[in-house]
Amino acid sequence: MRIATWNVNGVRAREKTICAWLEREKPDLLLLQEIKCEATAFPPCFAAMGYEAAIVGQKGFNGVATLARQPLTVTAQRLPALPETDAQARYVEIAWQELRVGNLYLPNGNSGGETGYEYKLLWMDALRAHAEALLADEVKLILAGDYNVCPEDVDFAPGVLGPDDALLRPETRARYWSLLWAGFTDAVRALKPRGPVYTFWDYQAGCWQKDKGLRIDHALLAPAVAERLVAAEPDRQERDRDSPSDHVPVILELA
DNA sequence: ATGACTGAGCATCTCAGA
Repeated sequence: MRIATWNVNGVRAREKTICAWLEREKPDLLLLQEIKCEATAFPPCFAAMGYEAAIVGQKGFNGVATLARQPLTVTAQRLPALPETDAQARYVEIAWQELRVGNLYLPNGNSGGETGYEYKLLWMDALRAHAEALLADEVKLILAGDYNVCPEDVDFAPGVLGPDDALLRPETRARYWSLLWAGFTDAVRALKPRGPVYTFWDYQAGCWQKDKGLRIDHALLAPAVAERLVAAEPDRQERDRDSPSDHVPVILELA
C-alpha cells in the first residue's frame, strides 16, 4: 500500500506535473495541500485516471484534497474543535479501506502578526484534541500533510529561518511533540533517526541548489499503522522538474 | 556581501507562502 502527501502549491498550476507523477508512482492515496481553488475548479484529470477525490477547497489560498484509487468516505471537512465560522480550508479526513486518513495543512503562522500566530496554536490544539479522540477509539489513523513545523533543529538548514520563526518557536514545537506523544510514530524519522530529510526548499536564493531546505511535511501513524511501516521518504527528484512545487511528495509504504 | 521566487486574484500590484 502506497500513500503520499504533497503540498503542490496550486493544483491547477501543477495539473500536468501531478498527473505525470501519479502515472509513474501509482499511489493508492495522494494527499494534496494548498490546492488554492474551490472544489468546482478542481481539475478533472485525476478522476479520468481513476481517482476519487475528497475536496475541501477555498478560493485563492489553502485548500486540501485527498485522491484515492478505491472508494472513499468523507468523515470530516474541518477540525471539530474549531468554530463553524472558521473559513480556512485546511483539513479533510476520509475512511478508506481499514484506515482513517486525515489530510492537513497547518497554518504557517508567520503572517498576520500575533493574531496569525495564535491561530496556528489554536489550530494545533484542535488537531491534538481530534487526534486524541480518534486514538482513544483505536482508529487506524494516519495524520499527514504540511505541518509547517520543524520538530528539531536538524529539520532546517542553518540560516534559512530566524530564531523566532513560527515554524520552530517553542510554543509550536511543544504542541507538535504533545501531538506526537499522544501515541503517534513519525514515519520518516522512525526509519531515518538522524540527519536532514528535507521536504521543502524555498524558490528564492538558490535554496534547492544549495540543499538549504526544511522538513515540515510529516506523516504521523497510529500504533496499528506504524507496525506495518516499510518505507517513508521524500521524493527529492520531483524538486528538479520543470516548474516544481516548493515541496516534494513524501511517500509511505505500508505492508 | 550575499542571493530575490511563485500562484492567485475584482490583477499590471498585493498577499501569502515558509
